[in-house]
Amino acid sequence: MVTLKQLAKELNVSISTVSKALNNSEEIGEDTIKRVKELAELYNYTPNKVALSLKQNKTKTIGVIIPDILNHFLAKVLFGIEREAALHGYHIITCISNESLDKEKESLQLLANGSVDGFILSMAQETQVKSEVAHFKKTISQGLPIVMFDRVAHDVLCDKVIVDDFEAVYHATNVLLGEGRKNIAFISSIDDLSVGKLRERGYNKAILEHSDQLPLVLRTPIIDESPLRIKSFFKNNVIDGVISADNASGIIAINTAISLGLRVPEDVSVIGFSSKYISNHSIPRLTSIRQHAKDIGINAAQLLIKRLQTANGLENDFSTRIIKTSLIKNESTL
Amino acid sequence: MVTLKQLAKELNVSISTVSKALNNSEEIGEDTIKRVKELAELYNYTPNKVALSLKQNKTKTIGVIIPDILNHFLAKVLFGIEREAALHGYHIITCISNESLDKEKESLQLLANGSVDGFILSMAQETQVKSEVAHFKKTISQGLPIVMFDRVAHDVLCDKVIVDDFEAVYHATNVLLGEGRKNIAFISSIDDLSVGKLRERGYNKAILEHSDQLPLVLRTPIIDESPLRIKSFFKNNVIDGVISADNASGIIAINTAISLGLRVPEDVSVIGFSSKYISNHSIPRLTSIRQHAKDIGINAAQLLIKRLQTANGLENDFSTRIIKTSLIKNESTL
DNA sequence: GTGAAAGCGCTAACAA
DNA sequence: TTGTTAGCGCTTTCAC
Repeated sequence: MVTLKQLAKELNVSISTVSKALNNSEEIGEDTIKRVKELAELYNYTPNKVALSLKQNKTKTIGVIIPDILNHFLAKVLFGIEREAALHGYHIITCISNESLDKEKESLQLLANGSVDGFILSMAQETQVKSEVAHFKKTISQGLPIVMFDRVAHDVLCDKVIVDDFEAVYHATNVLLGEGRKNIAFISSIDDLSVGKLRERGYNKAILEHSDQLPLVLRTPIIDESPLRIKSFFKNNVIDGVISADNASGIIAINTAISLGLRVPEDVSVIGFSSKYISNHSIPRLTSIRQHAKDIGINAAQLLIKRLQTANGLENDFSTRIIKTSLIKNESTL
Repeated sequence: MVTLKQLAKELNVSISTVSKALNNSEEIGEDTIKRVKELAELYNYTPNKVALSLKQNKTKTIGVIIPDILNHFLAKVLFGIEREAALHGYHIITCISNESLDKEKESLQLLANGSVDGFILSMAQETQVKSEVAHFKKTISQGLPIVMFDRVAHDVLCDKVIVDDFEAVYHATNVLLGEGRKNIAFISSIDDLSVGKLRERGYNKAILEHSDQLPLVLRTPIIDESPLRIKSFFKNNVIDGVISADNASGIIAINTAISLGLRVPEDVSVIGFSSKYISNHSIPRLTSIRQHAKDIGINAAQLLIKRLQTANGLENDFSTRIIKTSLIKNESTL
């Protein structure tokens, strides 16, 4: 990389002159500016980012900590974050906590050494189960703002972007009830997450309020065994409707039902949380609750960047944005 | 953040003493070291990463540029990269080219300003179609090493990690032929990518060598329309075997076949490229070619880190690692 | 209109 | 054993 020093030497001027010239300072003569710029162009000069960061005490970099990059929802949020960040000249450093509290803590600490200006994150499963939030508070108290999305800690003061999980499932369940379904099951692989709990509550509320059946819930933690578990669940229960709380179970439920000779949606309706991409993995295509993952990412990035660029004044003014889901009607419901 | 300066002041010693003490220098007295470390601990001191980077002229950060984060394969490679990088104390800055040449160029240039020590990347579709490689060569000539994976440019001198695409499909096709299949189709949504071409060639070779049928290929660029395209493809052709070149088509092919009343695998066998995760999205589960995406990421990271940490000597010694695929037999083949 | 110098936080050669 | 100093690349204040 070419430096100001080298340009200065070659031009027989001082470093500061070169710097000012490149920044179009009023102080510098027109022809000097021209000469400097030409040489800079020739040598493909770009200011050294690290030096700038040190000088200005900000890196224009956002630390993103997500529990699982293979989760399509989280990947899509990341996509949104990257996009919005790039738009504002920010880069993102990505760390994957792998659902582990320790890895999350470590990433947070490692990046809090001047590498980033702030964080966007979704809590690891272990963190949520253990309700540990001290590391978040510490980071914030060090002056590094955090924006949490999806899996958030309600007792940490920071900006948040969440989804109307409760409402979404409450509504979806009512849709199935409106179809005349009498035995609606709820399948979840994420019952230990905040969002999983909210979704289950939405289901329960709808069932208790508007039907005579009892709640019928299958919690199947490991996605690998899901197909088998779901199969026996179908065999052991009379089911004419399914609400699935996660990305994959909806698809698996449809395929399982079909393989058992049930017709979808005639015999059983299925609604899941899923993206357009995943919805295509079943025939009939899964009617699904879209979380607008990209928008979640965009909003999270907006909140953080806004906070980073506002001198002060936001100190004790934290916002929580709720991204409304949409129920996309495909062929797995009547 | 606490700085050495502040610690030094509080301890009434010089900055360099503090620095040396924290680095366990032999020069410093034991009790001084102890005093310094205690205060550092108390204040939670961590050396400023940016200052270190500037001083040492390396950032311990890897730039990763991938075409699409929503592609499960690429996400998994990223996962592997992050893991291996973290293991060696490296962070990763992720940029998404969105299959665009311009975005790829821009990311490369933006990060080549001292932000990263090197790159790991997979070429954007547009870049492959236009065969543009000047930006890669320029980056390398600036002293920033590149490791390419999966979609690589054969005329760029750098380390590479690829998959035995040709062999994998050649073998898979022969497996179907060995089942006695007489009308094997090849479905691809990535016919313009280097890997897509290799896969198609593997199919062609097997068909031409070991069967009497003609190659039967469906190229369907947009994944959104795939289900419909595949449906009419099935209707308009006699097909008893399918090889799919990408992540999603295999699943869609199975579901389509079933919805048309065909039995899988009795009437039609299907083999696709896919991960364990995606294979679960059909019943019967997709027999699939595993690319070991995580290993690709790990290998790419290893190659780059090795190059970064080897003073010199590797200059003109570039390696290409081929990660062997495995054919995982599930229920969509006999 | 141009240059010298300080300083961001750190390390390391050299002095004391 | 400890301190002084220079320097990584840059911006910016203050002299000239």
